[in-house]
Amino acid sequence: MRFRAAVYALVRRVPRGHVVTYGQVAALVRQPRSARAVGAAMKQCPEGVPWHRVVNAQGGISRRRVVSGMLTQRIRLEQEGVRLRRGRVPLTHYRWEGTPRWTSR
DNA sequence: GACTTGACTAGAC
DNA sequence: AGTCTAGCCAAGT
Repeated sequence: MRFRAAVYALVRRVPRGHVVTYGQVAALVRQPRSARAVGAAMKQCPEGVPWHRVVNAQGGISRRRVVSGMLTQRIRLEQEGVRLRRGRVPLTHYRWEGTPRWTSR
């Protein structure tokens, strides 16, 4: 499961108060076509992984089985100082560019 | 190992 | 700007 490990390692680097999109995470781990897989990996994210800093390409919080999860994500982001505009994160302000992963794979 | 599932996306209306 | 559609692909069955 090298993929998931790379995803978690990457997400752990996202600074407080910043966010990244699923597609971005996929690209950063050198697998630009695996955005959906990133979402799947997030379902199981281990402790210590700031999963709430991962949002969809529109800066919104993606739907999931447990709706409460969406709320907690929004709350966590706000607690870090990320302000939502019209229900979404202004990616132009909070997006973390990140750095390509040299890692493992 | 074949088949189904989406915390996804870009593109077309 | 909101909806649909078609590719995608790691994970889970």
